[in-house]
Amino acid sequence: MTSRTWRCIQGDNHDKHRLHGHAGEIACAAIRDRLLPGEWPAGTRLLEADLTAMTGVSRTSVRDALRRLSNEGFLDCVANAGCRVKAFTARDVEAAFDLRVELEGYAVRRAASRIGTPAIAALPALCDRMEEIPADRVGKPRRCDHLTPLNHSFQAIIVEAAKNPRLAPHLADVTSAPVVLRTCRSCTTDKITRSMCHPRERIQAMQAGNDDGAGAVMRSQIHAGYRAALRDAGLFGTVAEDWQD
Amino acid sequence: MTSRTWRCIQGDNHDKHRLHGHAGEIACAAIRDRLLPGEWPAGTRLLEADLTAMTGVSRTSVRDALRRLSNEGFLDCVANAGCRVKAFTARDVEAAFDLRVELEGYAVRRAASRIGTPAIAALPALCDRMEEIPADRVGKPRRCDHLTPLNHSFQAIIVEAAKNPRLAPHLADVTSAPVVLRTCRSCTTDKITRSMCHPRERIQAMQAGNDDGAGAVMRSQIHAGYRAALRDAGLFGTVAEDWQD
DNA sequence: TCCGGCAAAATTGTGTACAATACGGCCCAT
DNA sequence: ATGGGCCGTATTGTACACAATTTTGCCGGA
Repeated sequence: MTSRTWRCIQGDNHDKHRLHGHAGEIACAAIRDRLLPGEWPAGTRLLEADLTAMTGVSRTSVRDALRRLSNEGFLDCVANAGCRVKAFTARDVEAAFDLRVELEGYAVRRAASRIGTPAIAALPALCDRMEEIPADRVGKPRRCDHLTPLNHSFQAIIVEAAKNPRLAPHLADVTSAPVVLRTCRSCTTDKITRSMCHPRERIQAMQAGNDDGAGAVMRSQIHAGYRAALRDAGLFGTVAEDWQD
Repeated sequence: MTSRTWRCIQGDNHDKHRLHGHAGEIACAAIRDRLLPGEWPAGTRLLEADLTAMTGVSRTSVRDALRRLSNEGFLDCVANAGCRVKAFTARDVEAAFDLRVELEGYAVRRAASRIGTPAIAALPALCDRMEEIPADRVGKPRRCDHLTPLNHSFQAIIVEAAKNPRLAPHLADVTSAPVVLRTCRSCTTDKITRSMCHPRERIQAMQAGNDDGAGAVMRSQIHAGYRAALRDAGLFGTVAEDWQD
């Protein structure tokens, strides 16, 4: 998992919109690239000195990076006690998916009555390109690499159409790599992405202009994708509905 | 607006669960105490040197504080260009309220079928204490000071009962001071809090055990509170429903 | 053996000096 | 007069040294 891939999944990089410059970014990316594939088990304490040696930048920048990664949800940091790799329980992942259902449902519901003609026209083209991607083959990662950005564009159009400027950060948090990737490491994001797709139905629901209908479609899709992802990851014998208590 | 008040609104302080120690906190609190009452107009650039002089701590800690305040939503920071006081548009506030409706509705809906007997027993007591608070008087802030923590406890019980560990941060973001306080500065939080309250109905809805019912009650309450808050703040001639396009 | 305190080591927090970058004014050429 | 490039200043970014804190290991006494 490279830094490039991360940015592809996480969305457009707003690198320049954050405090601090180059070195902090480098350290951040370097540490993240080790975090994502799970090179450090959950709970591992990260020493600033080690990270300094590893990244080559000064401890100041390393600390900067640690704080960012903490905000991104990768780390648990406590004052005077350093940072540890965050441990995600099955419950955390489920909670994130559950919130995602709410937020994406909300997004589609709002988008359905607000999306403009040019935006809705762009969606079928994206579907075409998604469906053009060849079926399963031995080199699986290639398919994920192709599908993910398209699906991301699809999502971005819907979120944009929802016309709620605060929505995107919340969605990013709940679809973030710490939750999704670290849990489903083995299965890559391929299956999740694929099962989340089914974009034609969403378009139809939005074109119908029925808010609740569009939301319902989205909800059922996300739930289905959620169940598939958990099943593929081998996390649970049973699935989504069973965690409700 | 003191730092104490902020913490009371923002919830229990998780000071110790963040990176860095004392000085950063001091600077953070000092700057926040000037941000909240609006001493710096939106768009004002904050020079690290000035803040160092103001707070008495070193620039390192000031930078630490700036990053936190940026994460809390008070500032817009760009690399090599410093931090500016974030400007909130009416649309931002509306968007936050709209998301809040979703999230609190979700919270109550989930809490309705999961809340335990001890938790639900604590709610009427909180209502009693809220209603015991004397009616309007000249010293308005006193009433707000008394009501806010109670209402916060009420909310906390519901969020806790929702049993979604990722919910709280999202709610905190969307009810955060930058959005709510800075906009409704003149009216204090009193009116918002009061109009958000009506806790008895929520309890009844939850006791009935009907998920959708409880959610509906919450939604209508929040919408009512939203409209009242905007009206009181004098932000709009018209209200909530009108921003839907 | 076990517990508490003490001291040394390891680690994080803070302050300061220096480097890199961005901003603004000035001069000069056209 | 105006536009572009240059240089000085202001401001942020980085590194490092020192201080404070926590952790660890040890020792002595009960």
